Amino acid sequence: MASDHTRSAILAAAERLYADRGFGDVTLRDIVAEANVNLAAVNYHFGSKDELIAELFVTRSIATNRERLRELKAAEEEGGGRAPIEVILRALVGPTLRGCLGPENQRSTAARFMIRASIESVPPIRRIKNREIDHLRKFVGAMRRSLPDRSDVDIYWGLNFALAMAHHTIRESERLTKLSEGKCDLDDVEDVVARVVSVATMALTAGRNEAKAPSKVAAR
Amino acid sequence: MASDHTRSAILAAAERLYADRGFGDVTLRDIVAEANVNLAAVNYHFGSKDELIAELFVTRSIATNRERLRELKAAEEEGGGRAPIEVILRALVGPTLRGCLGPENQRSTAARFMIRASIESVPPIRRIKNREIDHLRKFVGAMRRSLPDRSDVDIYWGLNFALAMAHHTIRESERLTKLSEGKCDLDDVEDVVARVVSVATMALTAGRNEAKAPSKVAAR
DNA sequence: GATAGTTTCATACAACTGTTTGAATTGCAA
DNA sequence: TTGCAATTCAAACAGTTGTATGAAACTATC
Repeated sequence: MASDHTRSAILAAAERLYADRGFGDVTLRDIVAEANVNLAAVNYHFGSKDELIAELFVTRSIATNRERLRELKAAEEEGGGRAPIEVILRALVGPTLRGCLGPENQRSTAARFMIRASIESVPPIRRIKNREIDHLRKFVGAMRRSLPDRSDVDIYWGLNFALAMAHHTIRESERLTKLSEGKCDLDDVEDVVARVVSVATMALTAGRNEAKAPSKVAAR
Repeated sequence: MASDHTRSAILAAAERLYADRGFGDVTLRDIVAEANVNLAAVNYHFGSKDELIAELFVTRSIATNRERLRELKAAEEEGGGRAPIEVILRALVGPTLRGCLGPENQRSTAARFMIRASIESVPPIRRIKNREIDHLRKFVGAMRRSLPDRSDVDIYWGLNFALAMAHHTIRESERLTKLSEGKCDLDDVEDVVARVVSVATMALTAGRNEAKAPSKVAAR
């Protein structure tokens, strides 16, 4: 393998720069300077700039997805094939939130990179996210088994809202801190996870009146 | 005023192109070609490309915010200074959802532009969004008056989750449609509004046990 | 120690970007 | 009409970008 020193130096430098300054204004020349390698090395090792970004993002999101599925599988095995909905939701949003939130000063490069990725959404990353549907279907299956009386539509909406709360909280964590003047503690990740799971659980288990015809409840 | 034909032609062309192809790959030359005006006209009338984008976004978001406040004010007046939380939330997320969702074939350029803006989040737009906090504070105030027993923290989280569900549903509407194989009808905007409002209301009114220490409920 | 394959390097390329310039044109007021 | 300001225009500018090239340096195998 001839020591992939150059390759991994590029990956590390790129992740660091993207995490710090976003995808918008980091050029290949910035990356190779940070990594102390030659400009042509990026195209030699990765083919193109987009493929470098894709590799960075794939690596991180595979790790998150693996953790998600590990938690999901453990929960379903413990429940004999049927896990409580709270635990399923926790497996869905927990790894993502834990990977991105937490005390800022001790936030890893990977975490800050993933926050950027969720904010800026550059083409190569969007392409990868679009392939994530099969992964989500596994959670749909588990949710169906957990709530056999719920309609598919309600399941999908519940999943959508759970992801919404998790991702939006990550994306807009700064704004929430500012709006709440620090009263919302985003460093207490487990509290954030609990809040998201709690609300998503309510969304999925509330009386069928509200869920099937919510306009009855929420309309003026 | 010397007929601002050129100015508005640029605005219209830019909004159309951004709506169709995103901010990433639309150049000033694309815009002036579409508008049939000279390249220098953009800088003459707007100062810079970023200021053009900012003007487009400001125009649209002022319209949304005005509608939001109109609904909020009407609700509070009808309730003698205290509006039901469902109605406040409806005023918060309704205009945004109505402005972006709905049958695709009859979706306005403005709607598609705002979807792009919520997906790509380019610097000039992000700068404007950051000034939106004062606007949100008005909703925080109304929510406090509506739920005087709720802690500020719970109010902020409720607001955050309501916006999360609305914006994420807009951003990822395509993915939700694909995941649910069309079972989630995103063209039925009022149903989407009702669902978001319903869940956000639950988040804000659920027993204080769950809200203040949700881990009691959602933890394993 | 010659050879073949891999990796590094300096450099050039080609294209595109937003912006500026200064002259030409237009529209309006005196 | 004349004069003046606002607007339009073609052209160039200055800089940056990702990528390609072909020679040099290195590494491991025989």
